[in-house]
Amino acid sequence: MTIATLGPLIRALEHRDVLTVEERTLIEALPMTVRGYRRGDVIVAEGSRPSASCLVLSGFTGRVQFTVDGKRQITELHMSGDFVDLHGLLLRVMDHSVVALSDCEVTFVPHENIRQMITDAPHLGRLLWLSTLIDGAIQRNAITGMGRRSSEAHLAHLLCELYVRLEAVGLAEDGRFDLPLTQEQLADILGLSIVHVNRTLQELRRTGLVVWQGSAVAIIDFDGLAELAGFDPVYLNLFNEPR
Amino acid sequence: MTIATLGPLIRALEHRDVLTVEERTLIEALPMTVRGYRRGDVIVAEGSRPSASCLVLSGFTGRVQFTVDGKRQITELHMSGDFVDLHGLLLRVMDHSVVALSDCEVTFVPHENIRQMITDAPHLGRLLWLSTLIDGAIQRNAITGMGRRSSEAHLAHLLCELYVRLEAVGLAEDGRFDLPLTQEQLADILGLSIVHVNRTLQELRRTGLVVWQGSAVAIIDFDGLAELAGFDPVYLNLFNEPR
DNA sequence: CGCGCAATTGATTGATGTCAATTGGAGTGG
DNA sequence: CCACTCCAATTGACATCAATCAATTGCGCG
Repeated sequence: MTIATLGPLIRALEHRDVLTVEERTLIEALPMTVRGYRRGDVIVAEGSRPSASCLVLSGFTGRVQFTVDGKRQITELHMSGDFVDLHGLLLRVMDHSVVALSDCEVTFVPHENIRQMITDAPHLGRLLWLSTLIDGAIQRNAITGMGRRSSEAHLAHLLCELYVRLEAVGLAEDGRFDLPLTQEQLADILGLSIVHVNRTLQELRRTGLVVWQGSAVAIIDFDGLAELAGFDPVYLNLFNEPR
Repeated sequence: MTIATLGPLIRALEHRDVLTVEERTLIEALPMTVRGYRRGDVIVAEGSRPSASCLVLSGFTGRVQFTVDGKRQITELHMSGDFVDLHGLLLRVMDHSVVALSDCEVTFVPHENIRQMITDAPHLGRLLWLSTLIDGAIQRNAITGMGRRSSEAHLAHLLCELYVRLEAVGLAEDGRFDLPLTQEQLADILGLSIVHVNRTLQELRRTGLVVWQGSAVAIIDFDGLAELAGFDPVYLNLFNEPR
């Protein structure tokens, strides 16, 4: 096993802005507690009051909400480098759970250290704020996908987004990436039934734009898929700019 | 016409935390440019790079996205006291438009002044960050509503949320408030067709939980409506706590 | 009075959910 | 190596929800 570091976070932030040496040092000095989770484990529970924020090192996590009648909705996916639970820092009471969608590694950073860091380096504070704003942008696109896109376009949009995000952190290349999600989890992401996800997946395969076997996804024609999805990556803010 | 002030913002922040006299003074010193809009006007355009953030003083605004085939989705509603477009401060390029859903008054605060203020008072910076996190929580609930709630429960949930938010800023009382939205706008919020919104509305009226004529909404039995909706107001963070 | 927009209605089509099997593959114990 | 089990993927039949199309009604306003 490799030694876990906050490298994924630094890399994620450097996609959006330039970090000074001092800023990188401050991040690297953050105390970490690394923990491994198995698919299905609850990492942060709805209703809890976390005193540390968690960041994904490997694998996939999801924000999960339940309705009173027990239906599950996954409102957002997170991957390596994503500071999933900055919310707890200010929101205090979790309005949703964070769950392991695959086996994954997560690291916790105490709130007090984050507070200290953003006091010492307000620019880093703005970048953390930015990352929660991007969460919001991702969620807006999910809303539009559920409300106004066909199930096929919605699924295609999700694939485009995941590819661009994974490529940015070095987990996708040449259209290929690993997506260890069951169709049940996809259904809870897209707001569809399992059966319908299965059929939508088959339709998408039939277009020839995507090859998907097991957890191995290969986007054959990204531009074609993006056109089908109406995907415009601007909202992911993957451009370097002073913030 | 009354003289516009940033009172609604101060009130909104004070629902979540205590402000010092100095902090209130800093807010009151912010330069404002007030503008009126008519229903349908675009306040901030998708793709633009705003140099000022806008805050709603009266009326309703919405975040709007369009799909490639011209369908419209409203991803979030805003009302008096909501700092709608803090996003532009860090996101730079707008990923959505902000539109007047009713006639409304909006004030603009230049980014440079906001930056200066949160440098002088980091606590205020955290509270603005908080307000964008609450936007995220609202959007998560919208996702769950679209994906996993019945159309009736989804509509009921929206009403509960609007009531609680409006009551917090003094625009609702005894279950009654003014909601000047057309059924077409409601459809674009809920991700449904106009016809289906109309029928869902009728069902909801038939339960007797709500009376709704024109823009006058009266919630007869809030608890009953909240139960139907599966509504839990925690996510709105309307509790005072050091942040 | 008549225009225009929003609300409402009815009929129909299409999309999606539900129910119930069946298939396929990976791991496990004999 | 062969059952056997478990879980995920897939399929078919059917029911239900929601969209679409096309009028019609109702209301505020010039």
